[in-house]
Amino acid sequence: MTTQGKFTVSCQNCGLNELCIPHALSDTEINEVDAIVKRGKPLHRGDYLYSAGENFDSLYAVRSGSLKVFTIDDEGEEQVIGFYLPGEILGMDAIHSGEHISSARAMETSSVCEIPYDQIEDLSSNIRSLHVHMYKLLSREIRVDHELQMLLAKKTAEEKIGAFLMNLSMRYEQRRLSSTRFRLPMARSDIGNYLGLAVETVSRIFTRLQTQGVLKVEGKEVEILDRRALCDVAHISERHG
Amino acid sequence: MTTQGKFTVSCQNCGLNELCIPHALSDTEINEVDAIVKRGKPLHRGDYLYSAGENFDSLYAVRSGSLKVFTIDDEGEEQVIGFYLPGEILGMDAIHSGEHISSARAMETSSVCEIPYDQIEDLSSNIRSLHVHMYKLLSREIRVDHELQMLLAKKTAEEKIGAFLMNLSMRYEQRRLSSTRFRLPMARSDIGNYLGLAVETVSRIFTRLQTQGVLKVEGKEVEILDRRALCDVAHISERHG
DNA sequence: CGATTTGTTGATCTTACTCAATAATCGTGG
DNA sequence: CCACGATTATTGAGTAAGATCAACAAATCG
Repeated sequence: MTTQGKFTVSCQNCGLNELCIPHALSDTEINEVDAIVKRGKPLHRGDYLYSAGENFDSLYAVRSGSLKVFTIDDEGEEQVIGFYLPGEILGMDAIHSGEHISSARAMETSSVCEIPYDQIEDLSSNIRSLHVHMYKLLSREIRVDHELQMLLAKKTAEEKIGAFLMNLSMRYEQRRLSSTRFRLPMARSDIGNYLGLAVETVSRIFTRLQTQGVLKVEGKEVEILDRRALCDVAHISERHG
Repeated sequence: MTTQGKFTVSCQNCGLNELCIPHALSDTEINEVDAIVKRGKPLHRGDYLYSAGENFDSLYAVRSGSLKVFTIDDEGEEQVIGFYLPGEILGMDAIHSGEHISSARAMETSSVCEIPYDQIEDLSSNIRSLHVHMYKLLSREIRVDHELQMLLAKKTAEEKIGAFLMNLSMRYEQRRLSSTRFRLPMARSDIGNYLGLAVETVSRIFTRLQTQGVLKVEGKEVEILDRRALCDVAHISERHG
């Protein structure tokens, strides 16, 4: 196991960057964190990373690909809770009960790093900056969820889709990927489910935004042609990331 | 400053119970936590506990009354994010940035305990069980938010209101208050805002559920007459807490 | 390459929103 | 304590947005 240099290389787009780098751990501390991470768990489209009801052992950082997190409601219907992109961390909702309440599936070929939770607890007892950072990580998830709540409480379907696309755009931008051209890893039905809209409505709004020259949509490929207009549709201000 | 006995008395219905008791801290440790808590910050209806943009210094545990947390969106519209009842903890979304992104206002005469965050950080460096417990507390907020997302993605207004009422009912039950008769501390407009419904719709659904004999509604007083039926309306299974 | 899943488009119907009027409740000061 | 205005809640009528149903097109996969 090695130093910060190799660490950043080995997990460049991975949530571990967030877990470690921003808090300026010492090389020794980086190594300690590095040592507990299991690299490169590969997943194929449709594979479960974990399922509701299973014991919670680890957090996962997405390295590549993307996953959806969902629960099954009392009618047996899937309810999508969120989509996770490279660099984002899954599983934090399970810490409280020690049991997964949601399931996570890969939406495409993906790879994740596994971070055993008991070892995070141990390590963060000793490294103060790590447990302070863990608080921030958890807090950010809460914040992200609150932003999503605002999105879901939005009135029209157009607003929801607009805000959803802007949200994805900003997340890709943070990951140093194009914020104007990207691939939607999820099915239309997942988007609809997530936003509380019928699939047909999602499809129609995409078509409409394309007709208006706001977007270019080709299957799962999306290009934001007029960012300003998309913000207007979403009723959000241009600078929001 | 005293021992667990006094502690539980001084803050019986307060979030500090959650902060301390469940993890079986030693008396000495309880005292340490006890010492950093500022008791009884009183609030009148409409008072702000904190506002978006302010520096984040403390978490707050509701002792009595109730508060709403909300943001102002880019059109200047209030967007309600959540309602906080006695025993619940506010402010966790601000840890990440060190700045409040939402505002909190008392919906009625309320009192809260203030828990300075830097002292939590200090203390949880030394008391392992405290930082483990903080993870759980933050994780639970994430989980609660995910449950809310599911509620908001529900299709019909009736489902949303039904699930909302069941959610309140269960929260009151956890606080050893009646789960079938309680007072809605928030205005109809807040409920509508929170659930993404027009005020009129909220009102109509209440009336309809009353006509169907599911509820008895008298202004802000609500009685759940048929819990089973309300679960059906909400499309949730009877045991869900 | 055919079968199956996923996405688009159209027509119709339902739900919840909007606008408007009225009723009840709350808070304040006489 | 009651009267006042102001806010909050209810109810009704008309409308618009999105759901549903249904057919078809495109993409994906073995």
